Amino acid sequence: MPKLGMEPIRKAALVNATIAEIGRTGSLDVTVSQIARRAGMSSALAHHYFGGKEGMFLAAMRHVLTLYGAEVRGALAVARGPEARVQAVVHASFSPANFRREVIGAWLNFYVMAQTMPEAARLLDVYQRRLRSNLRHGLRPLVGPRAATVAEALAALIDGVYLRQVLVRGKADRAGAVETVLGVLAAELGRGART
Amino acid sequence: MPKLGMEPIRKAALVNATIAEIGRTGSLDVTVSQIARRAGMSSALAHHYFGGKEGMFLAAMRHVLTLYGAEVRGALAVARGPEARVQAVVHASFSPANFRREVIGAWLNFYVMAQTMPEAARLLDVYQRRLRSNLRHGLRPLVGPRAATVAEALAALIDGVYLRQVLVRGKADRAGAVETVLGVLAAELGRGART
DNA sequence: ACGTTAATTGACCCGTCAATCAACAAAAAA
DNA sequence: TTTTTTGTTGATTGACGGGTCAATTAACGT
Repeated sequence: MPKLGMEPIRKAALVNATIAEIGRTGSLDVTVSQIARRAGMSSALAHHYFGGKEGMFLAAMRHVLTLYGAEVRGALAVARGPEARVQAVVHASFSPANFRREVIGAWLNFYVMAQTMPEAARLLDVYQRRLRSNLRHGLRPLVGPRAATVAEALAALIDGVYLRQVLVRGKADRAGAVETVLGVLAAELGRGART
Repeated sequence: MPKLGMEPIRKAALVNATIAEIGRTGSLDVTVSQIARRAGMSSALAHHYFGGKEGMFLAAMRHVLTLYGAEVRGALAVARGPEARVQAVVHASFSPANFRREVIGAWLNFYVMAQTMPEAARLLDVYQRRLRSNLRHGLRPLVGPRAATVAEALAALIDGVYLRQVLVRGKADRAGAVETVLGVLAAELGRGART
């Protein structure tokens, strides 16, 4: 029963289903049919809208990156002062939306994609650049010329803490993640961190 | 022309070929035939020795982990004093052997495996535990009760820096990696880090 | 010599999957 | 009403990949 104006709805459904399936299986070893079935349509329609599996993967990646970007911008908008800006980035990175098992699994596989799909590599590169840039801006007034170095370290730390959650069974540990990163931040700011 | 005592040689060749192929394609999307061809034998023989693809992946993972473990032990053996111990772990983690593109790609995919293969998850867990434990022992005399927390952070940072190399085109940046981690260590030790 | 065992492979089976296509349904336009 | 555009799918195809097996070759022990 074809309704009109289905394209955006179907595309959105497919993108969500793609993320969900990648998260569920923990790998890129998902079939177009699985994704399409979860999104409530035939695999042929998925091909129709995205031209192929790769297109679906990239769309899913763009979507996750867009959500993350929005979350960061939102957090930065209400941050008062440089230190609050850095903390805002950290909190956004580990926000409930980005810290679901599905999404973590998806991220991991984006890195895998980046090894073979140039467009995926480009997208990840944009993410990393933005992350470092955001951190630098907050850090400059705090640590001056060391801002670039510290931003580099914090960015890597965020990714590392994120990666670590892959192995955690059950709910991922948001509070612990934030604490770890902020602990390093505190040390870099020259004050001793709390236990 | 069957020679005797081929088993260990063939197994070793297959393990190396597995790592090489995973590194080359950047994904687990490698066929048994590809691996076997690179190792100079038929795919049937690969199945004969490892029982299947999964067995080959796990063997490759064990091998990488073993090499890494040996490297760490070696570095620790000659380390004088607590701080040197921590630095030894860092240097070993980013040693030339572990920092080749192939191996980095392999590591990334081990995390992917861990999401579906319990044995892979177990192996990675052992690695992470050992890494944290080694760091803690070196850190205890330096930061006392904060050793556990700092070890956690350094371990995550090491993994994050490692992950980051996935996107670097060309040779991975060993010196920069070490510097980033040691910079954070210096900050945690309460001295200001160098630029 | 001779049977036993390790090494080794080509051919094959069975399943799967991405992609295509022809065809149909419904709404919009003419 | 006819035509066009958009939405939709079942069926099909062509390729490929993991795993199995029967059969072959050579070394070894006796």
